[in-house]
Amino acid sequence: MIKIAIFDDHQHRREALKLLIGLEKEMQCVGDYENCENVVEHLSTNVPDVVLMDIDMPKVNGINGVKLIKKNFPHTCIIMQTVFEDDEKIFNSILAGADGYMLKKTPPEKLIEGIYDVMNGGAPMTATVAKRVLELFQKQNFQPEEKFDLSERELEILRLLVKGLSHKMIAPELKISVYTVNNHIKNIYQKLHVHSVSEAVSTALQKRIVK
Amino acid sequence: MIKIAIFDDHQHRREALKLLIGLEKEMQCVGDYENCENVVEHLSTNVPDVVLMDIDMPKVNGINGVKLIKKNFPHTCIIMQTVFEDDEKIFNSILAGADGYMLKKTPPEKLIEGIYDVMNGGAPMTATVAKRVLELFQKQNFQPEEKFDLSERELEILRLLVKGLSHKMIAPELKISVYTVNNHIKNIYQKLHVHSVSEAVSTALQKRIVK
DNA sequence: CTTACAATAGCTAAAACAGGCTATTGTAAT
DNA sequence: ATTACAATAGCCTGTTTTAGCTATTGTAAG
Repeated sequence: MIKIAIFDDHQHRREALKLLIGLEKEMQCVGDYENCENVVEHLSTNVPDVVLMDIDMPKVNGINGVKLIKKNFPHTCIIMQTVFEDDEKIFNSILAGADGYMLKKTPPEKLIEGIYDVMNGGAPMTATVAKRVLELFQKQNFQPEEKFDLSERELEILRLLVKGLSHKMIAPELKISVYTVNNHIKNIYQKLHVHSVSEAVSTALQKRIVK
Repeated sequence: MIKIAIFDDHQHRREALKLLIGLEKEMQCVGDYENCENVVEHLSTNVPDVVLMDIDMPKVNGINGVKLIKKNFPHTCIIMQTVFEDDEKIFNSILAGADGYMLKKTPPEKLIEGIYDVMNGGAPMTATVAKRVLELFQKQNFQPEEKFDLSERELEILRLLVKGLSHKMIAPELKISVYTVNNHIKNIYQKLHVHSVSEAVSTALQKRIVK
């Protein structure tokens, strides 16, 4: 029996969801609430397996609700529900620990399917939401194919600079004189179009030249 | 009419997919290939709207296939197909520009649904794959709640350091003396447990103290 | 009204760095 | 064999940065 709790500020929708869940033999609704005030107390008497969480609720919104639930009941799965696909909300929901994200216009049978999905360790997502996630992901990991043409030695030194080593510390590390280190660093500056270690480190990290 | 091309090294599966697509009135198969050699030539005569792409194929694999297709036919949507959910492959597929990711065991009607989804700008994903994506995303954006307790002024200066400004350049920027700048920087060093601008920049970026 | 503490501001000496030089080595093209 | 070029290696000097001081301001607690 899958125990489900509902959070939504519209009573009408709560009733509809309860009805829908009631139709499933394997599911039961163990609570419905109009916002996330006192979430933890509400849920602790009968911890649900799945929470259907509206994002836009007064007082404590759904995203904070997710944080609270995940902190106190880490095994409870949470499916976010919202009217629009909004990058900001999707992003924050995922970071808060949401396990699924479905638009409210999703047909009832899909929602039920989604509940079974989370119970099986999946993350049901409306395709348009998933698209946003992929785009965010791509954007975050995009690396401009900029060719800085650093030599192997220069890369090695750049990595040490990023680790926080000074000229003086790098020299013994690579068993060369600080003069040579200095020279490599100068060449790095030219290639990265910078004029200091800190700029080089900043560029190296931001352009993902080193991790 | 949705034009679909199939890439899969198993003839049996290609035939099955062709049959499936043939059953849909709105879809037609415009080509099926056992690997991604000469993808561009193959597709250029009759550019498909959707590509069903097996990941594991000999010679040119699916991920490189995606890159080639996206480069040459950016409007063609690609749904990846694979037997296992494997983080590495999911990650690389997304970066290559895949628009969907469905396990091969997905029932036929779901696959057809997925094709309609991509055509509508969505990203159909098997729930277990979506779960992996969410987890990757969370991991990447996780920020250790480390409290460095930098003052507003210190944060301001740290941001300028990350932008590559030196002590000397920061002073006029904030209309204070370089002595003061130096002092703030010293305090930043203490709080971040570092001893140079470059280390501070490195820490600031890696611990996401500034973006 | 003190007291305590953090943020802000300033000075100086010693250490580290940036940038202008030259030299050697290896490799590829003429 | 010669030339060209890039990577590597080294040296020197003027400037910047680091870190050890002190001082002022604002604010919260006793």
